Amino acid sequence: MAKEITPRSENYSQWYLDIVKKAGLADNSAVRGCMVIKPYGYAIWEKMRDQLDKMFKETGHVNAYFPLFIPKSFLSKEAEHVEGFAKECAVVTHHRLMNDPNGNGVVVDPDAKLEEELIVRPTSETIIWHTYKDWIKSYRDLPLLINQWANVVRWEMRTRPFLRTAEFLWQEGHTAHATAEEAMEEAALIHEVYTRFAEDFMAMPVIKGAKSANERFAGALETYTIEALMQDGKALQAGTSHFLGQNFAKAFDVTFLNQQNTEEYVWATSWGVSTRLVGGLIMTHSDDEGLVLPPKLAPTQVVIVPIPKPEPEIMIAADRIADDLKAKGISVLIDTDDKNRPGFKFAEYEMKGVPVRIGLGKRDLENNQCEVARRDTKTKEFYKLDNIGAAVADLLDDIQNNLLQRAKDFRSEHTTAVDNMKDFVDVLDNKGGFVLAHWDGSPETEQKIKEETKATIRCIPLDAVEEEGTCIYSGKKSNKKVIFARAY
RNA sequence: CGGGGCGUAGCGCAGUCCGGUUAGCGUACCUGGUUUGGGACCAGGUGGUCGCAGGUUCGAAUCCUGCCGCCCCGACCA
Repeated sequence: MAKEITPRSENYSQWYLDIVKKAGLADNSAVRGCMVIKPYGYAIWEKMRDQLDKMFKETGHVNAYFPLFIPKSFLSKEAEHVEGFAKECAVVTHHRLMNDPNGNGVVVDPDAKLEEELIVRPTSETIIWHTYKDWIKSYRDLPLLINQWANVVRWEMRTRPFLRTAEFLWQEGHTAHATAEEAMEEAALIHEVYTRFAEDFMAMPVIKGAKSANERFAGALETYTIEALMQDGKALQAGTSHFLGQNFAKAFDVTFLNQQNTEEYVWATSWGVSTRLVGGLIMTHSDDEGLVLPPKLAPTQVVIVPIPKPEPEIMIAADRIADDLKAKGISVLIDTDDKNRPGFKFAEYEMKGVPVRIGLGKRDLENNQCEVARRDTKTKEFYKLDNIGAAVADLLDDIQNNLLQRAKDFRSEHTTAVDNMKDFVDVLDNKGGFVLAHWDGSPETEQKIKEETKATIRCIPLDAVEEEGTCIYSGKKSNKKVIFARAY
């Protein structure tokens, strides 16, 4: 065994780090808290990005790009917003280096101090709304539906590859609308796009809900979230869509003339998902043998391994199979390496999460067949070479569906309703997962529960059933259960 | 910012307590050969300023002082 992965049962956190490293997704970098996303990891992000980008465009959005740097004064214009981000900002103070007079390489040139310091964006609301002020004059300029793909920096104390890094890649949508209703619809629309993406492409079931006041985005009136459940029973906030009301319009004085020629502040939304999704993908499907990828996001969907090695006769047959698969829109890699033996390659491709592996040897050719192994169940079957393209296409669909179903089953098994604090703590400590409980709606109660149990309200589900009940902490009246969990 | 751990070959480590040949092992890599349907084997080889800077000593990976970095756990957060 050349490359061992720590079993999940032994140390889940180490297992996650092993997968990231050994599947070749990312490396630690020379910069604390920042990672190098390696080609294979980046390929997964590209698949996500391309699909999301397509979905944004289909819903009428266009891409643009705003600066990395934000003047410090911008950040302080929206009080809650600055409070939310001030503690984790990187600040640019100088614009030039010079040779150290003492001969120790380069040092910051003290004469090159910036008049106004620049903040490396932790998110772009402020600079975008500063810009929107110039772009929006009339109701005819609305709605303004813009997205940007960018990197942002949040100086986190504790980081983990993909799940939380000091610098990360994401998309941030920033829209402006004439009415509150329209902005709320936009926030809901994106919420729905994120849900569809998570379930249909990542095969990661999510709960759609609203954040409590404590967990809301800094500066938002309402934050919608999709919450996923990881295999270790912890929740992952996978995407958020915010209704910002007129907060940023007022902070940056963005107004428009409506059809009655009266001036109004515009209504705003913002929304984003990040490279954190890659972490969620890993922790939703992967196992002790390595990464497991849903076919729709796998950089390589099928790998063909010649057995025992790439000999001409086998390679010709492999090419023919690859052509059949490609004709069905399937991405295929033919392994042409003649150094390693098949067993080694099998383990490697399993580590990398390739959904389907086709083994092809002389014995198979004689029988007009190939050996097809699926990564999700680790089962193997012989397929006839006739019509292999269609058969594998069906198999990939089956794998995609199976992964979603498996994740849904896991979530159902790890979603527990409780009526009192004792059961609440018991479930958190011994079972994990989502815990449904009545809550009195007050930030104070939520805070107390968090302090005592480390569980937070992940969301107030949009489809929560109305029912009479009493808050598990305060005993006060409540009309629906909300979802608690310990979270990443 | 607290608590723990670690820095020796690309990777994983031993050696450090108790200073002493040419710094070692596994793996990876290169050569040659034998193998080949689930992580092959044999033989030969390449590769190191022992994290950095001082100090002690005839002699430092090893002892002393200072510094730097990284990882894990926690508080904070997407």
